[in-house]
Amino acid sequence: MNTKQYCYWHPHPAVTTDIVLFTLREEKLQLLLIRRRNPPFQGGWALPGGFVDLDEDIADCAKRELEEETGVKNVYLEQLYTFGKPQRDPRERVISVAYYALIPSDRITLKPASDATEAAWFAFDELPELAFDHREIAEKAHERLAAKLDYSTIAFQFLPKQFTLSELQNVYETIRAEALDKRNFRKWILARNLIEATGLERRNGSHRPAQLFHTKRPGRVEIIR
Amino acid sequence: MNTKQYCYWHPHPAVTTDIVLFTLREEKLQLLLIRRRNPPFQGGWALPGGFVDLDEDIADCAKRELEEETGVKNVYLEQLYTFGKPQRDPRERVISVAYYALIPSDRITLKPASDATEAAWFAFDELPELAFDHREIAEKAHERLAAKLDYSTIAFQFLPKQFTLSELQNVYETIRAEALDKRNFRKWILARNLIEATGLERRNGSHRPAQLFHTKRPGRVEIIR
DNA sequence: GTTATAAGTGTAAATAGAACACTAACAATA
DNA sequence: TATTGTTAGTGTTCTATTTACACTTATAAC
Repeated sequence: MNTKQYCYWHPHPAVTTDIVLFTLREEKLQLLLIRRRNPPFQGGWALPGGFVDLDEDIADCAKRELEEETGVKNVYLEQLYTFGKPQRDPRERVISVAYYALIPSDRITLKPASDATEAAWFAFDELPELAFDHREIAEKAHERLAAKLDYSTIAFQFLPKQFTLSELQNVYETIRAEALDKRNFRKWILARNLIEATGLERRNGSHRPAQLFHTKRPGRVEIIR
Repeated sequence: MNTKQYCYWHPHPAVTTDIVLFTLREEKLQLLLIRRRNPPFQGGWALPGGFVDLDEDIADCAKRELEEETGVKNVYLEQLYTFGKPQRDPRERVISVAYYALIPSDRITLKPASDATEAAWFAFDELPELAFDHREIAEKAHERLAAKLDYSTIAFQFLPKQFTLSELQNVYETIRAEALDKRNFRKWILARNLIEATGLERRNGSHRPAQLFHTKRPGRVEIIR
């Protein structure tokens, strides 16, 4: 097939999704980048993503690209913003619907993707140079994430089904980059009535074991306040 | 020009913007609809909007379409969400980047647009049937708007440069569809340090005249709290 | 001057948020 | 088995914010 196949009366931009996949590793907020195998920015780091198929919902495209390029599936995914400056891609006009996704720290095993793309985690505050306007996208995702911590139950998306209060507090502290008072944090989160003790505890070292909690409505991200 | 001019190696969706233009009229939250002159949904009501030009920023497209179809310009405009279900337009795959816009009640004179499109204001809670998924878009815009009242200075975008505290309170009450206590509202807004009295007052009927206020940073929408 | 109408004003009680330091339980090891 | 190091766990006081609540003031119309 050697001719340009898809023709329209009016010019059409290309539409892609780009995904900012966050996790918490090594006490840091990290995000996943893939190494570009083709120009432009060949060899550089970029957000995972790709072109939207004609019969494919945009969110499905984001899920598919994420799985194809990183092996990651079943994560919390939310539309972030649509980036469409005319020159953001040097090849042609490309409008990108950006999503952000969160994955619990116990599921970050990257099965190298089917097409053997190189993928790696980077600390959010030590990102390398990124292709296209991907830094802007990553920053906007971080902003949204930090804001949503306050008024939604999004923090649980970073944790396994069962977690300790210290781990939960750590999610808030890491993303907001500030220390919180332990007693006040516990009072606050327990008053929200979102989590309950499982009765189990975790022995983790040479110190007092921690109670394990779980969310009352697992999997849901809800607006609180 | 009779042949399909724009050809690509891969299929491209069409990209449009749709704009939810809100105002307050007659004590109600209203939005602007235009009557469609072409199929599909010919003769039906729809949000203003149209196709993104290849060299045009998406927000610029929203501004242009709004002005072309309604004569309205220089309004507060914010990207809302991107809608792209594969079947949302029966003609071809169309991905729409939705915006919402706010216009003060003293500027809602609709100069009938250049292309003589019929446009009209409708109360948000008495909308007619809308074309495509435009009802979903309108509802999402209303949600965002109501949420932003709480934590931003967006309410001022509905008011003229000078306004009374009762008018400002009315913005909050109308959009949130609930009554607020007058004393508490005034305490709250004045404590935010966003507005100041101009020293002028408005005589408006057979009752005590109201002080006129203005915002300290006109034109800006800021996050407060 | 009486009336109708919207503007304007304060206080007390309840709730939420911030500051702050010690005890409890365990594992390792001396 | 006593000691040490480490993280988990817990209350109270003070301050700020939010809520509930009713009367007086200034004007225009009559």
